[in-house]
Amino acid sequence: MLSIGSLAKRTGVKVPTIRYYEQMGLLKAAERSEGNQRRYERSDLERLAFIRHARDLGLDIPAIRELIRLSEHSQQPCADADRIAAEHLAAVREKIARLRKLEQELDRIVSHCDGGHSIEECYVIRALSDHGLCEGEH
Amino acid sequence: MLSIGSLAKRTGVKVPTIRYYEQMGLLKAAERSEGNQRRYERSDLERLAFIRHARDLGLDIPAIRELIRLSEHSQQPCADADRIAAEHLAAVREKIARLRKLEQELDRIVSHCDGGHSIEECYVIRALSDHGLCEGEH
DNA sequence: ATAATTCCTACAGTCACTAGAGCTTCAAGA
DNA sequence: TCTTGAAGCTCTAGTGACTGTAGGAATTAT
Repeated sequence: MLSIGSLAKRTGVKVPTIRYYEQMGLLKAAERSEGNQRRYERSDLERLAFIRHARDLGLDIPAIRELIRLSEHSQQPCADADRIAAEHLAAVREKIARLRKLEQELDRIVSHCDGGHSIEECYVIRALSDHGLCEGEH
Repeated sequence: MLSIGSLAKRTGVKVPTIRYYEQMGLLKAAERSEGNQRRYERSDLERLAFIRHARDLGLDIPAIRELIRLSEHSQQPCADADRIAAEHLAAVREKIARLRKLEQELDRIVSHCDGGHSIEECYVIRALSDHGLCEGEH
């Protein structure tokens, strides 16, 4: 049986975050010691590792909740789990695409300006003031 | 003189967002009509366009506040404005790099699984349960 | 004149935590 | 056994950049 602190150390998830996951229904309410402190077992450690891994991949809490639900029905088809992951992948790709446009635009603005002149002539400021100086839309 | 609604329409910034920018000190407190409604002039429209453009490029509010401050000292050198933009560009690039790693990992997980089998065998679920199945670190 | 629209302030909610206050329990050394 | 310090508990508020709502006042259109 692990205390919340040891569970935190072993998984790299901070103590308040573990309590938060319990509150959000990702971890089932832990058993308690006589003095009302949480006590965890191996299965909790595995589930927390699952959650952390999913969060590291950027999945949000409702998605993780759903994945946990699915993982408990081992005989069901896995199409739903697939769909969640695929949708998230698509969202990540969209974010990348948007950021790449930003990167281009910022790069263009920054490299027009070498910091050696006055604000009045500064391309950074001028580009922000005047959308017409932009190349793409954003 | 524009009402807050017309200013919103012309700039594409929502009415509550305009009030929020005023609260955050990006827009100076607007003049008021007899009945206490905000009235804007051309210069406010330009500043709001500046703010919106900067937000579209992903700059946060403190950065925008600083840029506005700088833009009001037209004789100062523009090194600070440059630095803000360059730092932001670097942050954007970092975000892209992180997302690309995620994309790779998610792609690998998703393409291992065609949705045609049971949860028990599902690569999505298994990959989340077992970090050992990952290629890179994240 | 009246009805429809827009405006006002102030406050709650979003997401995934994080930090703090004020108190209790636990583990280890003397 | 006692003490002390670390770790635990609950509850609340704060983060960033808005968005939404409630309840009421002002403005605009018919």
